Amino acid sequence: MVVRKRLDYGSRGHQVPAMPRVPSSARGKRSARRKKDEMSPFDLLATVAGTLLVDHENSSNAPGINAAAALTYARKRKSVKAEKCDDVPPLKSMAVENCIAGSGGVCASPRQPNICLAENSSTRNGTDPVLESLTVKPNMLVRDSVFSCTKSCNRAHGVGGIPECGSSRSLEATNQVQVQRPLDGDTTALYSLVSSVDLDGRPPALVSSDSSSGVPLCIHDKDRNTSHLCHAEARHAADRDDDENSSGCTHPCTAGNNKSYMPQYAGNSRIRKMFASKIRKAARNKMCGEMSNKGSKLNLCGKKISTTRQRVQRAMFKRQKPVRRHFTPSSAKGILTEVKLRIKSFTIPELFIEIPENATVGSLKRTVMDVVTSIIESGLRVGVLLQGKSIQDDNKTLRQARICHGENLENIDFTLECEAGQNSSPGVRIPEEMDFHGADAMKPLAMVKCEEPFSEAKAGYNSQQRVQASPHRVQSEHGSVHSLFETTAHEASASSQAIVPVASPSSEALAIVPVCKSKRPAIGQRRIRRPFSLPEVEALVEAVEQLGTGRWRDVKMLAFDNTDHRTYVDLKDKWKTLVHTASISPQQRRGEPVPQGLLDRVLAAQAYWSQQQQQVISGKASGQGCSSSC
DNA sequence: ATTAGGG
DNA sequence: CCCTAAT
Repeated sequence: MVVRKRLDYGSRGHQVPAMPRVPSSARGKRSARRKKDEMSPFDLLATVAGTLLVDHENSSNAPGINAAAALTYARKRKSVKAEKCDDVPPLKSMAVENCIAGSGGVCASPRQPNICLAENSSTRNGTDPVLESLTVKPNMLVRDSVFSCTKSCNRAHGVGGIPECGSSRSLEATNQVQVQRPLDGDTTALYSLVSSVDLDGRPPALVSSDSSSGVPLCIHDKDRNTSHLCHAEARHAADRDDDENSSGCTHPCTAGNNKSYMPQYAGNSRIRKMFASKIRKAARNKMCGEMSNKGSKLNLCGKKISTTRQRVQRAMFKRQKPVRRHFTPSSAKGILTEVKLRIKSFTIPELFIEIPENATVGSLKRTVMDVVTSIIESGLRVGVLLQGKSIQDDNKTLRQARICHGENLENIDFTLECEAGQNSSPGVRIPEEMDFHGADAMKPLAMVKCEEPFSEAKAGYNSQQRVQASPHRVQSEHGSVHSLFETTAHEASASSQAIVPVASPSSEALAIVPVCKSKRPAIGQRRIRRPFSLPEVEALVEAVEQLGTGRWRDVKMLAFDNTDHRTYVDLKDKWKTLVHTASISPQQRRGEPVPQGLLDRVLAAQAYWSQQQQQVISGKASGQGCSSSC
């Protein structure tokens, strides 16, 4: 085995590790990631070449657009752009294109359905080229989020559908977005525009550096997927190189790690694990504000390219002189109105979160964040208020609604409400367990349970106990969002209600709510971080002193036998961090300080046992049995 | 199921 | 803590 390992290293031209310390399972410790990296250039080339060939022969629409196709797309971009400038494609085909791209793997944005829908609705309402360009562009990159979209795709200007951004005010600061719309656009179209602006102010990302390519990009910072989408996507994505950071569709719908929003994958656990992993990673990535199409094979270092893209994007916008035209005399249709996007109210359904008392505030916050994010991502309904009055008729033109130049432009407000499982965005919904009773005006009350297996046994260093809030628990197979009940009728009007605080469940509510009380952790849910207490560390050190490193199961049985939440892997990990902690300066240490004496013991034990292991290995290697060490 | 090690 | 390869 050692020989083989050496051969491996030799073939790579690496040095044989000086210390063959690791006993049995240190063999081929190539991580999958590493392997992938090694393979990917060839893989990539092959794929690109193949796709290019195919693409040349079949230049129509290739449904299974993959990264290579995207490259092709990018390479053709110029001509595409020219095409668009010279010849505005029919709205329908644009929409189709977008949708195809959306399902093809380049863009897995769960937003796509919305976009397609919006396009359909706009189709229904007429074929205003301006409208088209506005709705079709899900990928406007509006850095710093506020923009004044001027009319694009204007042949006379040769802008070719590139939205332009003039303003640089921040949405966070002003909560306003100015949108120029043709006066004839109806409110539905307006909605679609509004919905393309991310709540956090970040716009959907852009796929290529040229926004006119029309290839949408993943909206990556939020995984707004649904199981529908995921399933649909899975078919196309099946042969994709499943990079861990791949596009949204491989990130299942839930935001973060809340099991409540896990899709019900009944399949094998490995798949579930993969999804769970991706969810978590997506959640992490999300926090970094990643917006790039990491699903692309071409994107080998997503983050960098992502930022590069943003830079390119910004530069692009910079380059283009903002054109703000409030009035176009040529045709009535082209008259634009500038709508100030001011969110008057933003309501989120009331939530119940059940969480163990010993969970950290941080985890509570994360949970709330996840839930809220999920709900938001499941769809927002935009309401338009004109002088405080809600405009219900989506088919009215802005002019008919008197949202036009010189009229009510200052008096228009928007409201955002969660869609609450309505058919807002196809495929986006809150988990199956959610059974909304209310009519569409009703907000669901989600009961979210943040639970984890909990048995603080004899180790009992901390005295937390499990929260058993509800005496009305009902077993349920699935995750944790279990049910809803009707909320009180919700005021969607001009009440400038902020985010509804997480409330605690009322008893009658609980009576209705079946809550899962499962001992095993929900798939995809990260365990609550529970730092080792000092007594735990002492117990661990003592056990390792006795048993050595490498017998973690025994260590577990010796010292943590009754502590379910500490697995032997945890113990091993803790030991690892202890060793690390002991080897760094006290100033660099974080967390609850471990007495130096204990750390000294850690180092001593570590040194001792690693020496033992070495001896065992060298004994084996020299074929001397255990004579030396016995 | 365990162990080791990377992230 | 998580994930995974190799036992």
